[in-house]
Amino acid sequence: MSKYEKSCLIRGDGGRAIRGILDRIGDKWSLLIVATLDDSPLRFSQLQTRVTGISQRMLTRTLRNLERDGLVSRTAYAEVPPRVEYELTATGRTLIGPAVTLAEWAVDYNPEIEEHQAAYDARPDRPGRRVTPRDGAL
Amino acid sequence: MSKYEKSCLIRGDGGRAIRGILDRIGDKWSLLIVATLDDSPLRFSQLQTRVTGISQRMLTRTLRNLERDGLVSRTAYAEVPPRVEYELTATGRTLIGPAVTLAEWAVDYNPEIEEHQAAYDARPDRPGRRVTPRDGAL
DNA sequence: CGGGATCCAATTCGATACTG
DNA sequence: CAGTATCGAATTGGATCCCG
Repeated sequence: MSKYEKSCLIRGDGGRAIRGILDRIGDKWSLLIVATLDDSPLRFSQLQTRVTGISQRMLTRTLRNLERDGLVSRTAYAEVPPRVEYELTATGRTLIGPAVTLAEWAVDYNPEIEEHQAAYDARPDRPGRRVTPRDGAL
Repeated sequence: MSKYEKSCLIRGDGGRAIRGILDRIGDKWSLLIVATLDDSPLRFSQLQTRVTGISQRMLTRTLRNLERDGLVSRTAYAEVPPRVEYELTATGRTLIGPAVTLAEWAVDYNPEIEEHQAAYDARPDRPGRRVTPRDGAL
């Protein structure tokens, strides 16, 4: 694949492809949930235990979105107490590959990037520097 | 790589790796800019032309973040009128691979996912359905 | 030309309380 | 147990004006 072809693939129709996937899994929890479900199907409460720090509301909302996308299936058993199991669909499992690629990149380059950030923040002449902190500068 | 190893890679230290990269490039414009710069170095105004729909402010902000991360380099030439060129760094170029993988997945599965969304939205018994629209349901 | 400053709208997320 | 309802805080993105 040529460099130009790559760029076109990513930028696609005004970036629709990438935009779509990021709208889908670019949020705080989706990818984490997908990765967690890759081990095995889990119940709601098990998910909440394993995905550290997620609130009940965000777990529900994120699962709904993933279900709507067809990446996760939801099975409710008519029992008392109620039991609901979440599982990756076939499509959902195809996402693991790209996610792993991304995670490997993150693991490989995060140290370097964090160093660069620290160096950048220490520059006294960096653009937009001011006395009072702003937006996401610090 | 085993399924468990993959999951651990993604979920890492409570998902720090994935969280980090998504904080970095999970926003609306970063990946688009990186892909655009993969073709060739570009000036600010050229970028704004090529990255459809981006505002001046967001282009500036996103470029600053990418620069801070060490993914993009900024070179200002002391000319009149001023000229500033942005270019992918070596580290920035390493991001193209994972980004392409993700974009390929998006291209492959977006149709299927959009179909599933439509079917899900048409279900009269979908969870959380109500008379008045809410949050991001529609 | 390449931004910075400011203001505003929309969205995201979390905490809390309540329910079948 | 597995959610839903509601609120408010924080973040994100866009429009506009201004400046060297």
